[in-house]
Amino acid sequence: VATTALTRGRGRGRPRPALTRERVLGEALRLVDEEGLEALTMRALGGRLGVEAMSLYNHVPGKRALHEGIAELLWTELERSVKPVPDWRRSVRAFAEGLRRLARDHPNAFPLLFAMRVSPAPGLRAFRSQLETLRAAGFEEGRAADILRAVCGYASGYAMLELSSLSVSPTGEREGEESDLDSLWALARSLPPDLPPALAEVARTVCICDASRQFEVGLEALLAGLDPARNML
Amino acid sequence: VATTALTRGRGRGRPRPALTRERVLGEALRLVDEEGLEALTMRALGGRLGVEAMSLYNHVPGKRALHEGIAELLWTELERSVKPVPDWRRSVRAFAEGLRRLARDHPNAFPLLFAMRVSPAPGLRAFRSQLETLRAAGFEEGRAADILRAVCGYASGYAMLELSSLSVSPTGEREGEESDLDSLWALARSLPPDLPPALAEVARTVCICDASRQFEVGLEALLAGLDPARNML
DNA sequence: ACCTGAACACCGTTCAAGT
DNA sequence: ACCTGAACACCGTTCAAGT
Repeated sequence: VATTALTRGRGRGRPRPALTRERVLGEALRLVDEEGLEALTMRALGGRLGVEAMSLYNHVPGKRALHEGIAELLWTELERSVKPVPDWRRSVRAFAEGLRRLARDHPNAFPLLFAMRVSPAPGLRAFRSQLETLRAAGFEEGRAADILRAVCGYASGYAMLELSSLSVSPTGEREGEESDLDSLWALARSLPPDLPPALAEVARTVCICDASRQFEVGLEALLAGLDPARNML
Repeated sequence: VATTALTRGRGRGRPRPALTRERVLGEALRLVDEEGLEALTMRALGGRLGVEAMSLYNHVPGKRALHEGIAELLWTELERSVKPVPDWRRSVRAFAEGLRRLARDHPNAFPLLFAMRVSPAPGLRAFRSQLETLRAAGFEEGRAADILRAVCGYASGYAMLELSSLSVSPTGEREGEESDLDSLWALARSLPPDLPPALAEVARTVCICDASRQFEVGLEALLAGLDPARNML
């Protein structure tokens, strides 16, 4: 099953792109996206790369480093996806929406963002860009950090909540009613059969919602509450 | 190493309390609290209960059920710890603070709350109590759910952020300055050595804060933004 | 320098066997 | 009914060996 021709010296038939840290981490993220976090196994990852599990240790010091590397890829994606704008409200909102988009694009990998004790460089750069916008808007440093932390907490928390328990009825899709029925059905099926009807009703009220609209509702409220222009009464 | 006398028929010298689902789950939570989530192993848990790993399957269908059972214990603790009060602002704030307290009391187990697709009965009861308070305060059902979801997202997200990356300088403790220096030191030591100084500075700005004060800042802003009494301008 | 095979200690889970 | 011992398939990781 092993192919011996790794990097053909010949005419660049490109038999395989040669193993690198980047390729290992990229494939790891893809594996997690497709099969879940617990499917990420040194042996499985090696298999996808056409290599034995032990070869990975030449490019990555261990499984923990694999997790950290994936988190770094996510931060990089966030940094790339949220462009700086001068208006602080729009900037911070874009940051929050970027975090949520990250959670939707990589639901299986998203929890890894919180597994690291401190964010890697791309994450810190994204933070810095927000802090600069806030300072330029006139906030002092401490207040700018307050705002950033609050928004970051709300966005990532809501994203995790959405991944775990909120049934999604997508806004932009056509035939919203159908998918409403679908999520209602899915929720009913996922509840324990012996749950008292009153509690099942609570689950329906809490879980069935337009997740995008709800995200905006909370974010809008948070920003309004943080806005100094609103706080003089 | 095995003791054969499990439940002595004799004079109730109480040789061991007999294995039950409750005892298994309680010990599982204690194990996670003390040694971390990845230390939770059927064999290790059995060892703590003076039993072989396979005996656990008589009371719990598998490891996944162990995780779900722990999450249920946490929801139960939350439900017990937050008492209903008529004022909806105080009620919702108590709920948020209960969530954060849960994260601080069980940092290793807290992420399990999000591992379940839908909350178990004690969680739904806690939700119901909040919804009732909000409805009694005059909010219609959809709006009540909006508020609850927003607060729940903020509180749990901030709690996870706090666990993962915010250095804590506890408010209530005496000698706050000392622990400030400690967390500064710990942060500096945990950053990668080759991190550009400008980014290390960003990390300091973002990570070093009074976590309790910050939690209140964001929560206050969110509640102010959600408050209909504030939104007429 | 990079990849491999074999090995080690450990995991969740099954099952026949004990009492 | 509940607990056990042995077994199975599978982990992460080490290390000597190959090229």
